[in-house]
Amino acid sequence: MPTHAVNKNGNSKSAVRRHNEEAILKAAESVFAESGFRGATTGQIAERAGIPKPNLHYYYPTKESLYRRVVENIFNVWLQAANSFDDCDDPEEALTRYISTKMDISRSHPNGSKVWANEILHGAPVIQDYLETTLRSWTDGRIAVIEKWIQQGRMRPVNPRYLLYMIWSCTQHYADFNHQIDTLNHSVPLSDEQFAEAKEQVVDIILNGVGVVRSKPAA
Amino acid sequence: MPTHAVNKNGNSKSAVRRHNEEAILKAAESVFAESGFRGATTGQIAERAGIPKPNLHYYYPTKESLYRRVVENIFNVWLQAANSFDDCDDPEEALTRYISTKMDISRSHPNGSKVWANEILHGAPVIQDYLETTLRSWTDGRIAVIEKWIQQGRMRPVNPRYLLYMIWSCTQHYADFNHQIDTLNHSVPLSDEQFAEAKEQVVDIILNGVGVVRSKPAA
DNA sequence: GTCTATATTTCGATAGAC
DNA sequence: GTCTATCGAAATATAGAC
Repeated sequence: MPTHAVNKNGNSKSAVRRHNEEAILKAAESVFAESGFRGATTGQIAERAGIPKPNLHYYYPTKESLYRRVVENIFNVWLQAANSFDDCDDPEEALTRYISTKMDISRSHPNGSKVWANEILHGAPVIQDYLETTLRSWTDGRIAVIEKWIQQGRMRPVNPRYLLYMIWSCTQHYADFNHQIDTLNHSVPLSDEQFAEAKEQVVDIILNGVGVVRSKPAA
Repeated sequence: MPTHAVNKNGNSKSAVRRHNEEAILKAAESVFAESGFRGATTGQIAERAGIPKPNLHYYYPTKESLYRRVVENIFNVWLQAANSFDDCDDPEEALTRYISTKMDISRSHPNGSKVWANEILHGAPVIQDYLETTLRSWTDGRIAVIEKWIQQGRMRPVNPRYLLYMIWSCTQHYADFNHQIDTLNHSVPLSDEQFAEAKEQVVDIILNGVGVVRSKPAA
């Protein structure tokens, strides 16, 4: 009788395996964020995960398979944030929640965002298929929602596609460029209060910019 | 009598040297943008520049010295764009010109912008000193200008620092993430017309967002 | 100034004992 | 499942002839 759990596929996954895989993923995310795919070494990742290097190759056969898992993780976090977009039909609430959630993710998952940025920067050699399938269809769906709001006269006529790019760039900037932001903040990370102000202002400028009147304007 | 020019430092710089240095810099910018610092190989750069690998080391002793030159180049391009900010005292014109110029640079120098993004993403290991000196003092100066406009009641009260971050992120996104943008555009680069529309919209949303009335609103 | 050949280092991946 | 020892590939940098 095995002491480990058996998953739905009939494969076994011991607690040790789960723990190690998790530690490796977390270490990989931070090392890939710091050094990029090629700059990261499996030795560094193993060291940060607290295991010998060969064990890393035991759990993830190649460096690329590990990298791909890290990229998929942040992408799925963002996809869930997109629910803010569908859960309600009011542009003010939907946009406010979506932008706020994306800012929160930049605060809580800066490393994942950096790995994604790095991947796109270099032409998406590993996750190009995601861009062409999942991201493309998600984007088209959200564009349709925004176009409906515009037709209803609930916001100014803007190109929804470029509005989405604006939201993505403004929010992810606080993760991807946080080193520059910290340096310009006397080399100290933004406090919770500063970050809250930045978040409020991003929401405020974009909503005002697209002509959505806010019921709870900035103080 | 030498056939080459003599520069102000008394050092000589032949036309051959100038030509090779220029070709290496351009090749390096594109290779570093594609692959990052560590991912780029001096062999690739030399090949793209059309010279043998050892010659590259003759002109630039180390890979890092070459990289630093590339990063300094894009930074100086952006600094010149900042003149748009000082040449006039009207917030509408100054912001419009600054944002437009930054968008144009994203269109004309996507590789330089990517190399910069990559450098910041990884914690600015090479140009940290630039962040702490030139960028910090430039930012403080521009913040003072924006604060003056706010005090004069010519725009809504926003935190100038986070407004600058917004402008930087929205504009540089069209360079750094152009692969993602192209993929979402049916895997075709934005046409001049599409890019012009994106540029107009970035200007429009930000100016409306900060309460600057535009004398030439979008069509 | 140029370029062939090579020294040196580093890292991804694996063999094989436990 | 774990880990020591090591192989083999690749890339930076240089030596030295021209």
